[in-house]
Amino acid sequence: MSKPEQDQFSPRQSAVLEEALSLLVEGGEKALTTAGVARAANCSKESLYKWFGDRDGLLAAMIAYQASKVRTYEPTGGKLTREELRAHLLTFVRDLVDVLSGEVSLALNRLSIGQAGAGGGKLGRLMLERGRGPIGKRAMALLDAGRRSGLLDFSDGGEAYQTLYGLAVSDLHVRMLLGVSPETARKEFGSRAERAVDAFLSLYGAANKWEEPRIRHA
Amino acid sequence: MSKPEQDQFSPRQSAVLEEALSLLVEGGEKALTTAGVARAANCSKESLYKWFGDRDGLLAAMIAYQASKVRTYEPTGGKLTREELRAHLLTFVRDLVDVLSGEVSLALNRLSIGQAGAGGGKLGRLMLERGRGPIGKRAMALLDAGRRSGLLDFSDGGEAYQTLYGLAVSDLHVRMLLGVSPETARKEFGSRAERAVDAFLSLYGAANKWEEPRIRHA
DNA sequence: CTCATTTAGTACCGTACGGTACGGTTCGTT
DNA sequence: AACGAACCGTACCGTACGGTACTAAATGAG
Repeated sequence: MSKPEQDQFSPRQSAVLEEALSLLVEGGEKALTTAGVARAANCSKESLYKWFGDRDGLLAAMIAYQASKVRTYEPTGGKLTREELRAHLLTFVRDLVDVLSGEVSLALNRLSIGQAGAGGGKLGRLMLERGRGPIGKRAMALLDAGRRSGLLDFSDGGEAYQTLYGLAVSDLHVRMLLGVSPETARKEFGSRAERAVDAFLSLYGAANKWEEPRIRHA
Repeated sequence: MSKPEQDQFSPRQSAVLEEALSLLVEGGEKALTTAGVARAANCSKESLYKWFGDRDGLLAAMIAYQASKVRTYEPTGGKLTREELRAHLLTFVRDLVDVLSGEVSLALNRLSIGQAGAGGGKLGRLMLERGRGPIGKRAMALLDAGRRSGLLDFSDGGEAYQTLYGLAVSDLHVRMLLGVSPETARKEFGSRAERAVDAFLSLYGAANKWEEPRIRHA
């Protein structure tokens, strides 16, 4: 395609965006002033406006820049064994949790959500397209591979994905967005990744391939 | 206790808070100016500051006021039949979804999340205590009743509740917070309430009481 | 009727931020 | 060496908001 995707931002601009992300993480939106970004990044406000148009352009650029850093590597091509599928699901859940509990992700989500109520919610849409989109696609591909390998049984991949997501994340994302410390949340997460995958397989595993029909309760 | 809980706000103050909530819903946080609230509610800024201290106090009062409106009725006392438990779970899930997709709830969550990054996250804590707390307690009581009636099998009620919540809500709450229209989301929700309850019962139903060990996939 | 309290309405102040303009400097090109 | 582009630093402007002070009207008590 004609989108190089790498030189969307020059190195200088990337450094500025990185600095802006730092400011956002540690101070929230109200700390993200144009003057503050310029000072922190050792650049001039004039350059900011030349590069990003206005403040909203800067915010959008921050989201696009952060999204460009996550690589959406395709995990599976051929057939899967039972153990491979389970391992891949576990990896996906853990990666998902790592991303969601990341401070940059939380800060950007807070930013987008905070201004979603007002004008249009442009940032929210960006966040959904650039953030959730790729992650969902990756998961759907994995689930589809599981089905093609005869290990999973579902008709609507989106529905299955939502179930997996819900089992893995539950309300912890919103609670973190509301201020629950990521450490506390991560502790809860850790013990839940395996249970989520087990529960998902219990719900969507092809009947004859998974001999344990329900998860164990200690 | 010495907290009447009803006269926490005078009728006049309640009317003002109602007006403030309207402003917040339709314009987001940036539309919620002290002058705007005073104008919309036909009161003076001075009264606002006298009643609520400062702007943050007003925001906190809005959350407390909205929380005071949800009644946390105790649904069950005695033993439950299988059908009753399922019906109660379905009702809980539908109520939960209605609350989460309500415009006032979304606006208040956006407000709390938007300022959670910055100073302290006082509003976020309020939101967690006053909003999630009662709902979770109600669900836990229901789940416990189900267990006492021999219909559910779990050791950690919180864990079971999180599973139910995740199955019911998945990522739709965050997506609505990011700007997905509540109508679109509610359409997804409707078809998911029953699947969520079925999946939950499939996971946590006492083995000998629920003859269908796994949900059906059309 | 009179006085006291409360509150609406308004005017005002200080500040902080978004956005712009300008002088000075660095760096690459010819 | 001379020129020009890009850019940094800063100063500046307009505005909008949070918060306060003051006046006038309304309401209620004695």
